Amino acid sequence: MVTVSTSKAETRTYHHGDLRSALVDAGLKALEIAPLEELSLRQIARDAGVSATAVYRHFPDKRALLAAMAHEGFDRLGAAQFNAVEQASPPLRFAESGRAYVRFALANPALFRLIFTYGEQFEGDHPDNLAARLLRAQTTEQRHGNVAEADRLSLQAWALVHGLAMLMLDGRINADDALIDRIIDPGSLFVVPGGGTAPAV
Amino acid sequence: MVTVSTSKAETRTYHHGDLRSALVDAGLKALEIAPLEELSLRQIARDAGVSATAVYRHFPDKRALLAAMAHEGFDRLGAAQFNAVEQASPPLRFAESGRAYVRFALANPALFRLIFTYGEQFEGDHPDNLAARLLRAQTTEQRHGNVAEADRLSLQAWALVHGLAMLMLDGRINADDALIDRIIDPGSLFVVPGGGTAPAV
DNA sequence: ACGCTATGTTTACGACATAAACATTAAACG
DNA sequence: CGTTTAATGTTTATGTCGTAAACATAGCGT
Repeated sequence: MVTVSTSKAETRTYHHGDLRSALVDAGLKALEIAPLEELSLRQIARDAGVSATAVYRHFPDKRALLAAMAHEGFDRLGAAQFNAVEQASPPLRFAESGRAYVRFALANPALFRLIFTYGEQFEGDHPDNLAARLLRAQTTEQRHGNVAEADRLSLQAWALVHGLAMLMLDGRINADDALIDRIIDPGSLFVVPGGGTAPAV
Repeated sequence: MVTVSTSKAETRTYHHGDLRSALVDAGLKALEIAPLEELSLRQIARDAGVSATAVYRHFPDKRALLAAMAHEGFDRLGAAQFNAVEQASPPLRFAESGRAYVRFALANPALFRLIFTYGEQFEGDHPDNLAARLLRAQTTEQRHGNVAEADRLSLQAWALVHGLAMLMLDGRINADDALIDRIIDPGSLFVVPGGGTAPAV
């Protein structure tokens, strides 16, 4: 039987070239339209045009593939936050970073869940992306070097936006843009007793 | 063949009596030692001493069984919060309710996740348990009837504790009791610009 | 007493994750 | 260059899963 190769110059090699990233890409693409629990290793392999067991040449099991996808997702989330921080002027950076966080979650629900379900655990110290590190540094400075307080503020802010994102994803509160703004309100949150909003970095 | 019944008076009837709650109970018990994704309908049925397909006489599918379990879990969470609110004196009720929320999540990780993954969606209005309603009413009063502001405070508080619980469950921040207290700190959160902590209900 | 309907069981099917054995090809080494 | 070898694919097989369909039993209203 004559193998009719595709007309394109892309020589259909037995070996794939970079199956590992192809699988991660296929998985991330699938996550855009399907929830996490509907992702099957077999489907991802099919999408990548490869047999199911080929996956095991690159990942010890399904979990590891999901972890690789989560890693990539974490990077994308970090990039979204960094962009938001970069584009905002100092007094609004904290709030903008939070808004970017929640918006990313709403735009990529399944991926956002995956990041926190299968992402690497960062025990001990909390994990950071660039934006978070930047914000904490600026907050520390604004708090006259009170690191403990800046740390607390960072965690409180993280918990707030993470909870907001999760509750919206789970349909507990309306995924409404105006509501996001009302919850992440620099004027109402973290106000120092002396007057003036706190993390005005 | 002679059916050797168990010596106990519990006559092994063909019909179960209350299989529905037995299944929910078995599922909840299983969730105490295994994560959600390891829960199989077949295992739950086995634990209840019944064939797998018997489940379908009481639930249309696995999802519905999980939803019933989530409902029961939601009630337990609400009860835990209510107890905390009841036992705390007014100025600390808000914070104690939050602490109870996070403690419940840490004590029942799989159940807590289930509640928010498979629980009923409450679109439009946010869902409440008794404790939340009570707190919001008191906050409204303390804010001289400013309902919008009380609502915002309630949502902010919910997002904060929910995010804290989730991040701890996912191993992003240490599930440490002292840390919970530091994050849920009435003295640092929601402070009104005029002075004095805000939701001091 | 009898039959209807509740609620169970057995059997069957296709999808899944993964293990084991086998096939192909790219790269290392002569 | 040609040969060996390790990397990277495929095929086949196993046991578990959710669920549909057909069948069995028993409790209840008449």
